[in-house]
Amino acid sequence: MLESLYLNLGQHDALSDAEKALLAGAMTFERHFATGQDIVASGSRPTYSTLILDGLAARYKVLENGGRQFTSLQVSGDFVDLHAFLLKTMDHGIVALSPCHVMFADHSRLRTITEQAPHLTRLLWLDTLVDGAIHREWIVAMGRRSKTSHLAHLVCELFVRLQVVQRTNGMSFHLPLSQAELADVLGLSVVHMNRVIGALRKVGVVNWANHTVTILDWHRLQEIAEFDPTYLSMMREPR
Amino acid sequence: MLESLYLNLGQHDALSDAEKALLAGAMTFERHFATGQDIVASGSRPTYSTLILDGLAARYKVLENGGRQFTSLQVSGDFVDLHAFLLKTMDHGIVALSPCHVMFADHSRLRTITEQAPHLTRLLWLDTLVDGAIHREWIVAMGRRSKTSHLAHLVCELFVRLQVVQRTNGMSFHLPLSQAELADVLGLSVVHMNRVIGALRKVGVVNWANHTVTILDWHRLQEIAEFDPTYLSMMREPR
DNA sequence: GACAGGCATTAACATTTGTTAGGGCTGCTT
DNA sequence: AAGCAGCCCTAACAAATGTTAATGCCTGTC
Repeated sequence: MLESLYLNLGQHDALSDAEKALLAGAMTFERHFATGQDIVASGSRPTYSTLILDGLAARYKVLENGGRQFTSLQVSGDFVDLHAFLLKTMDHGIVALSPCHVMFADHSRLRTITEQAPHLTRLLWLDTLVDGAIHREWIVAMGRRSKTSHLAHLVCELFVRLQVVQRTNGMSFHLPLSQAELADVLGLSVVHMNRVIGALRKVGVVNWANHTVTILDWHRLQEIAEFDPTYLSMMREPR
Repeated sequence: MLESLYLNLGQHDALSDAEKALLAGAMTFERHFATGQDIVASGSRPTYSTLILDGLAARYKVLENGGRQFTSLQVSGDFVDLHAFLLKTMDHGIVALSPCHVMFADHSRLRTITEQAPHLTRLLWLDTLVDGAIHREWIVAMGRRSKTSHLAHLVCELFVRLQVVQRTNGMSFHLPLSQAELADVLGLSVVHMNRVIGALRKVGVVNWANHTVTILDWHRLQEIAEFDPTYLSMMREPR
């Protein structure tokens, strides 16, 4: 059941059976969310952290003028709000972008892990650090990349992250995002988002239809994106 | 000597004398960096993490076309690369934006802290989580705020962060950033950065001259920025 | 089958942002 | 004093991006 979590955490360093058991022991109940439902509400103070067993979710903030910005996409095996374990108050919401099967890890049990399992604690900490590294890459993309490059970078990132948790199919993956939702990722208007997707299609490096992205030319896509996966810390080494 | 660190970490939860001693014990040597010098090089694998005792620094990435994007600003009391303790490889550089007095914390001693001091470990973890929260706020600002609002938000954030470590002077603080550097924060051209600063000045909520920012109307500045400091987790509570 | 709603797409036009080029000011060096 | 470099600021124009509106294509409902 927790396979995707083990794959995710285990990509950075070996995860022992005892550690897997500790993680499993921290889990309480599971739940399903429908597309569009809020998994965690902004301003709430959760007493558990939410793990995505399967599905796609996103962190977001809404501004007074109604504008919405996604600040991250969360895939299977991701803790969407592990940070709330210490931050306490959610300063953003989390919404399901596809049907999501999730499981809740009690904060009190996570705390016990920090008291008794230093290595596992470091791996959980690392998980939030990779989150931060992804945030930084998004900031760079928003600030200094062309929009086409930004989109290409997003495709690269998602492909690699989904591959780790075995949610790719050859060079394809499912991306159940409308263009309006994608616009809220890149910070664009819907119309311009459509232009940018069209531009990336035209280059011929991806096939994008029916919410399925197929990478036709990984090398060139990576070039357009200037994608260097270093920031995802996928190398397995002692942490 | 570590006063700014204690103020920074201590804003979220009480820091015991024993914990202060552990932090002090993790420190090795200190060093000064001149404005413009790299404190940590992109791609390096540091064996220590760098604490700013005094000064202003920034994380940045450079793209192939020469464009630079700052992904965060780091003030006194900040660990600029605590994440490298677990991420291992720096995927970005860190540059001094003013003369910086820094001190290095050995990774092996940080590791010992994670083995023996769970509460302090959580506070260090939290420090990196606040980093992430700031990143998310920057993403929102870049994607969905007007440029004036983005700049106003940055001023709010810096003021509050500097106040915590007692680097403000009434409603003023020193911001030794050229407009070109500021442009690399907001992701703008220098010319447009100049326009935006002009616009914010014109509104009359800040006085900005000689690298000193004075907030004339905190309430209205906060309104323009839609600034809600929740994300900085400044409430002191058990963590 | 008629219809409504959501989504992708395009066009025409408005606004924002970037580019290129200079001018003026300051502080430093020669 | 002359010259130079860095920085702030502005103008004129070019390119990117947003806004508004309309069209067509699905799909599910009645």
